[in-house]
Amino acid sequence: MSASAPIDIDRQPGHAIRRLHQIAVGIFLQETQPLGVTPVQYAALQTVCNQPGIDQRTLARTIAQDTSTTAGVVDRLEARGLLHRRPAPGDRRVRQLTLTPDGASLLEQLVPAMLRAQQHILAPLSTAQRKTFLHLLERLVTENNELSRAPSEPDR
Amino acid sequence: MSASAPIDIDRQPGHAIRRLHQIAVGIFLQETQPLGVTPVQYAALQTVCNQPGIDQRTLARTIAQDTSTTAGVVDRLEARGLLHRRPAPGDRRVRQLTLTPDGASLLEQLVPAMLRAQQHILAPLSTAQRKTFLHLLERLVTENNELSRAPSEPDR
DNA sequence: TATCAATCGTCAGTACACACACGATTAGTA
DNA sequence: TACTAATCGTGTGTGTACTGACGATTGATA
Repeated sequence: MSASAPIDIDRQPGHAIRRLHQIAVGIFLQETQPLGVTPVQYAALQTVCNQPGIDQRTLARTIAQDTSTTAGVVDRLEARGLLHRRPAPGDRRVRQLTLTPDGASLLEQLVPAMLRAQQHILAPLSTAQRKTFLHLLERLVTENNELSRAPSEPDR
Repeated sequence: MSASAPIDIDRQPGHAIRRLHQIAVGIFLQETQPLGVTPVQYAALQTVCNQPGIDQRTLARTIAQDTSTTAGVVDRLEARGLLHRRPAPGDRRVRQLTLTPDGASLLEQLVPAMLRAQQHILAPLSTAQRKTFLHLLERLVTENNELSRAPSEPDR
């Protein structure tokens, strides 16, 4: 066995994926600058908007996150007055989430900036390449879903 | 203006990228299970191995991270006795990093598991698809590099 | 040589992100 | 109706990940 060439971090898919994630977050924060919302916070707001009265556990599964992490995210959004966390009438374990008027109006301002960010991320690719990349990306995510530490789980 | 369809989080590139990152981390941890090392810790160990005596700032740039974050990573690796952090002889601001024998032997065990993880991540794709995906991924990372919050910066 | 800018590392503060364990509550079962 | 299992939220501990500020040191300049 001859001594193999030193391993280049930048050549490893996992490292490139981590870099792209950093970049995507950076671009998102840049585009949504004045609104002061993180990508995860946006995902939570959008999901609560789509499904008013959703409970935290379902929210966590929808945005593919741990319940602990989600609790923290909701804490911060509630503290900023962007959503309500109310005990459910029928089940005292459950907290129902709803957007406040402030939350709804912030989300409205957020959406165009968020969409700009998505375009920005993919800007280096041609239209055809974007399509290909997103297709392969989606395939990797869905096929490997179970292997994640907090698998996403759509409505069932 | 008609009410547009509700926005689906899962359709947004940024969200898919975040999911893929989660998955990649999960697979890495699974494959390297008994060794108790995170992807970032591996990147640091590998870089120190490739460039013995590297300082923390250069290490941070190489693994595309903030110096604060890197300090924490190095702290933990040093606490586990995997690397030395010694003041540089010529410049008392600089801390030189070197692997300990324990660190070197751990890294040796780590590499095959890390390579398995990389294969595992891409497993859902055909050989041709993997090549395409990695090519587009690399392009997105290099072209968008500056837009990240902690741009990577190879030796210069 | 005295001053000022740049560099290196660190610290505080904020925000994910997970595993694990816990208490409160509810539902299902003997 | 007691017992048990499942569910929901939360708290703790660990580890990224960034911004902004700071002290110590070094290099460049007047």
